[in-house]
Amino acid sequence: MQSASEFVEKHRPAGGKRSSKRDLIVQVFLRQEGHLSAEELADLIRRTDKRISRATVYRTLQWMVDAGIAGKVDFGGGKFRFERAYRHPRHFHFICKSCNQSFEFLSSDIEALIEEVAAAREFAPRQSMLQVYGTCQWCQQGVTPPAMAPAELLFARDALRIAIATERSGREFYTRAARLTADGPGRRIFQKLAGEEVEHLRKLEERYAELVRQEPTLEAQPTFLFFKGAANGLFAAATEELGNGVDEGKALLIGIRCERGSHAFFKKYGERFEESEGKRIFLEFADEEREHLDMLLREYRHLVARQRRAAASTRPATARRAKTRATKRRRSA
Amino acid sequence: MQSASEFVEKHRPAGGKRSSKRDLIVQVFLRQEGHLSAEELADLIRRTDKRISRATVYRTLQWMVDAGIAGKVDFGGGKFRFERAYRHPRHFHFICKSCNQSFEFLSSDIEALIEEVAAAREFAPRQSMLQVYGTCQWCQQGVTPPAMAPAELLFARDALRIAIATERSGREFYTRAARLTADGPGRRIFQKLAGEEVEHLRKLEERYAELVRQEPTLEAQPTFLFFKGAANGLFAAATEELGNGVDEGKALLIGIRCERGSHAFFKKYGERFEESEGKRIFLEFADEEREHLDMLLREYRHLVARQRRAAASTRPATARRAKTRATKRRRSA
DNA sequence: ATAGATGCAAACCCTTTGCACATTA
DNA sequence: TAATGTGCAAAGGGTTTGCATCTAT
Repeated sequence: MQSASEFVEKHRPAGGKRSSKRDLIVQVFLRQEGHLSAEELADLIRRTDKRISRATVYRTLQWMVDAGIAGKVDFGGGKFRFERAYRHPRHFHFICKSCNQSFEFLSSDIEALIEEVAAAREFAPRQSMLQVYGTCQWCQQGVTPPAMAPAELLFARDALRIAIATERSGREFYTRAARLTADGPGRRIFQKLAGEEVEHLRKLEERYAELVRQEPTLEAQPTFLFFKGAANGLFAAATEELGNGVDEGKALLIGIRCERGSHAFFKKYGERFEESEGKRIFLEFADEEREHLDMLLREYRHLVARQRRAAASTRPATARRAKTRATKRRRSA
Repeated sequence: MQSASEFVEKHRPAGGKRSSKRDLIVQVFLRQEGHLSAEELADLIRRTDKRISRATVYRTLQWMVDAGIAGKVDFGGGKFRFERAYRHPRHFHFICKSCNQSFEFLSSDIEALIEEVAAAREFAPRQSMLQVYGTCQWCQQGVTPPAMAPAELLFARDALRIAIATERSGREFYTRAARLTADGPGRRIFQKLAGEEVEHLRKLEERYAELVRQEPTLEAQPTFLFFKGAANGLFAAATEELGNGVDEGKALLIGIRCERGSHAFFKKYGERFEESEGKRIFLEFADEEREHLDMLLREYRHLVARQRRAAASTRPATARRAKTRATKRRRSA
């Protein structure tokens, strides 16, 4: 986990000079969670140092945007607000025309669609802005909006929730597969994987609890990360597919399909997100799914080899001898 | 098809006075296809009447936006441009940072996702703005972008393309169903529907050709309306499902499912679009699918009734008599 | 007659810039 | 010392507004 100053150092462009005033502005800016207008930031700065001019604040903001430390958000009406990029996943905005507050969300589904459309139109996208104007739930009810947790935490929370849901349905799948298949190496793999899922689940839930401990209001806050295509549906469908009885090979193949899909899913989106706890959760989870996938693949290859041997031993003698010779040749190659 | 002035009259707010200057500004504005800045519009106006002040242009633009005659698009950097709402479906923008041109598209999938997310966050959306910044294909290739056809025509073109694709796969389905089912009332319905699809298809293709005649560059222009969930996939899958032989009842049920899905699809999105040729295409198509659906449902009910009678005629005499009495009672009610 | 529309110019708002001065490498 | 950053005030640009004057109902 990198600190704010490490983050700034990583982004500081080469060839510039340091200045205490710019440092102060950057530092104050990065302490803020939400969206700041230039004016608001200037006010904050003046509390510490009254001699910093508006122009410097604007220039520093521009500098931060160029360096990738800050994002400039167009709030319409020619008004801009700035938000830190540090520990702040990219996102879209709901903007309430009644209270003028903005609420952040991210939909990977929408992002994916934007990329598809851009590809179809041969447009090279660099940045997308989605603003939904309307009325927030609090203005609809006539109450004042509560304080929002930082988007970074909400993002991590939602990444964990997705991972946990996937893990849960994976556990169901393997438990069921172990129950339904005949005793043998396949069943032992399912039992092992079911056990691993239980263990991973424990770890993820602990991590989730830790996050909530850090920010107790987190659980009640609205969803930040929307993800219809989240991979947990895969295992749920697969569990159905097991039915009331299934042979080892079929169950292995179903598991392979799920783990492959799940791995691809978490890898793809994990890589897309910018550096954050949420990204890490996705990528670590992708790795786990990869390991499961490898285990299943290995087991499936063993199974096929066993079946081939079994088939060979029941064939007529001549065929069996030919087969054995062919196998030997292949092995020596 | 309503004219520009009918459109204005429909939107003109009550209680205002007419003025020749405002009328002129509105008229000139509605003649334009693309996005105009206030300044550009003022220039256009001054060619006709040099005595119209900038303020009036701004005030009239504001008036048009309030009345729903014009849309105000935030092009970033505090710059606004205006686009007519008349014959201009809502849309999102690609904005090329190199040539500063904008390119319009619409993705109903993205719109649907936005609605879903808004509902989940209990946000009442009124308007969404999606801008994708980057580089257009022409700037990437170092050539100047060609002239774009009006979005309205592109929208109609794409709506027709979707309808035609659906019609085509519907035709495949019914042709196949007619071939695979035994001779009888069911087969005759399939033949009839296949014939109707052929006829509708001809009409749609003629309408498409007419559109292209009106604007010959239309065919080569990029996609405007993106629609992953377009209903044509339904019939394609259904045709597969027919396999190499299927009984009448099953085929009817599959057809019912498809027509129901297709009807719901075109109805849902057609209702969502604003007044336009594209909207009309969707809604008319929805109606056709509805009629097909009704035909299939009717036929299915007859089939069930026939089967019930057939089953009854093989039952023991007492049961048959009871059944017949029940049927008579129902009929006399 | 009177509410509403217009022209003009000034005001507005947020942002950028020119220039002299101050800091940093 | 040469390059870069800062303060001040002024300019910028797109937009809105106050007010006297018109004009349609």
